Amino acid sequence: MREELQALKRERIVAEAVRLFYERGYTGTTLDDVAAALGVTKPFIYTYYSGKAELLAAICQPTIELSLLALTEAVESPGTPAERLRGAVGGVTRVVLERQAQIAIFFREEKQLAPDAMDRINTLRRGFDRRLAGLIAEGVAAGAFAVDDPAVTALALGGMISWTYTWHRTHGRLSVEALCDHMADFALGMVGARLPAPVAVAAE
Amino acid sequence: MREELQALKRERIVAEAVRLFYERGYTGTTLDDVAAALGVTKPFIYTYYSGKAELLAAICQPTIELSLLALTEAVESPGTPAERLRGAVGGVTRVVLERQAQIAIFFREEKQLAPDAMDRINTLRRGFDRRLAGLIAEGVAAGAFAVDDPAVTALALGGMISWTYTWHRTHGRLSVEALCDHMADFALGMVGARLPAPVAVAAE
DNA sequence: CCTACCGATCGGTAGG
DNA sequence: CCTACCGATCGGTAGG
Repeated sequence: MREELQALKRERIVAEAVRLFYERGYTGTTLDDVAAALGVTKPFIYTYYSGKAELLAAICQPTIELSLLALTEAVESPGTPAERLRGAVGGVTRVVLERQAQIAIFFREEKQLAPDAMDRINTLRRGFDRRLAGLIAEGVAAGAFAVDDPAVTALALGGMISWTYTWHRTHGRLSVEALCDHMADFALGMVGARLPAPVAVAAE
Repeated sequence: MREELQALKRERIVAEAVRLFYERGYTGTTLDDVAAALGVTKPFIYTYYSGKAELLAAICQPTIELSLLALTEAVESPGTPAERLRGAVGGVTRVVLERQAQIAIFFREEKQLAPDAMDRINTLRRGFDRRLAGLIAEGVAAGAFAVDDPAVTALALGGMISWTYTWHRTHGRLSVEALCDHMADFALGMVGARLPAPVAVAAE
């Protein structure tokens, strides 16, 4: 019970920090602002986080972990390379769009993270790039994709996906699912596997 | 002569600010830092710029203008849609890589710009997206490209290009020209015009 | 082009 | 005695 309350309070603090850091930037937001938005005072935050930088890490790290998780699940699922790439790109795009504010904060405020938090996150990111490059290389080996350089392709693809946080509007004309689909189409085009049937059933 | 000196001093101030803002972030850099790096004191900077935010705008705006210029030149040059798309993607990627620090500063510190500077730059960016979407739509109309939504394709493509500032290393294994070429290949794949001969000479 | 200085505001912590 | 929190204020630094 006490632990549940603690966890709830930590979540509420992070949620309010996300909102304010996203709107005003990290240095443009004071811990007093975050506390005021919660109806408490600043020392309350210090009971749950050691400082402003730890709050930033608590916003960024779980979000990067989710992206890597979405990628890993798709890469390790059964299917052809094209099917798994489609699943991977759609899944990661979905995480980026669901956590748009957290992603924006991470890319904008990367430099403000403590060195150890930065190191942990950079390890996750390298794992992301390696796994995506691995899937692409697998498709090339299977003759399903045609790319010169799987590592560069993975970086370009990762950029295309990440960047959606800058322009997708939640209430715009394009739904999250429609955009995930578009991104998957683009990815298949990039690797030279243009639009195979998502479920490739051989004729009866 | 006096004007040349003034222009030189303004350039030196901006160059040093680029270096420091890139390394330490905008709020992490003081105007005293910039002045010290130049071997002068802070009031010197105020002789040439009205404040820290104007210095930031002087870094960002010309760089976004260069990107738009590179795109416009390629779009308006002669050639097939595929040739012009190749030129556009290569040209814009080249600007991004040549101005890596300025691009990084812009995307990280966007929120710190004065509203009017932000407005001017946003107008340029909308022009960029519109022109790129226009070229893609032209290719679709000519039957050279196959995409559902030229506007979304332009945004995805723009993201893939912009993002290179985060991962390209000037002294890494991939030269600027090689990367520009890769990006152009990816772009043609995305629009469903996979790898046409760059110079399409009909057989003699 | 500098020395000298301001108004304000910040992140973090004391005592109770 | 503790945990959880508040009112007040600290040292240090920012832009100008």
